[in-house]
Amino acid sequence: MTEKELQRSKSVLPIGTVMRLTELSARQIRYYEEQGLVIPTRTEGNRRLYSLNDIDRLLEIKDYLTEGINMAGIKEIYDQQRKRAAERKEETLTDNDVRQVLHDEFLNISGMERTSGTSLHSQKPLE
DNA sequence: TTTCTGACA
DNA sequence: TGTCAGCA
Repeated sequence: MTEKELQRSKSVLPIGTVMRLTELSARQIRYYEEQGLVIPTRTEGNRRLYSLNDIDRLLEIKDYLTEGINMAGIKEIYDQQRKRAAERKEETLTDNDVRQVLHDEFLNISGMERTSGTSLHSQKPLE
C-alpha cells in the first residue's frame, strides 16, 4: 500500500484544478495554506502543486467549515493528529486508528460551537 | 492564459 | 472572502 500512498503524495495539480475539484476559491486555498492546513510544493516558477492527499485535506477542511468549525478548531485537529502520529510512530497506525482519532476529535470540537478564537482548552458548556 | 503576492474593502 | 493590480 506504500506505492499508493506515494502516488497520492505526488504533487502535480495546479491550483486551477484544485479549485474545480474542491469547489474552493484560489483565495481560500491559498489562505488555508497560510494557516498551515495544506503544504503544496512549488514548481520552478513558484507555482503551487497539490497532491491527491492535499485534495482530500481541502475537502475535509471544507467539510469542517460547513459543520461550523472555525480555522482554530481545524488547526487543532491536524495538530493533534500529527501529535498522535508522532507518538505511535512505529505503532500500528491502521486506517481504523485514524478514523478513531478523527471521530474522537470531531465529537470533541463539536461541543465548542463556532465561537471564534476559542481554543479547545477553554471550552464553554453548551446548553 | 494561469498563477503569484500584496493590499483594500 | 472577493477582487484588483502588476509581474512572471
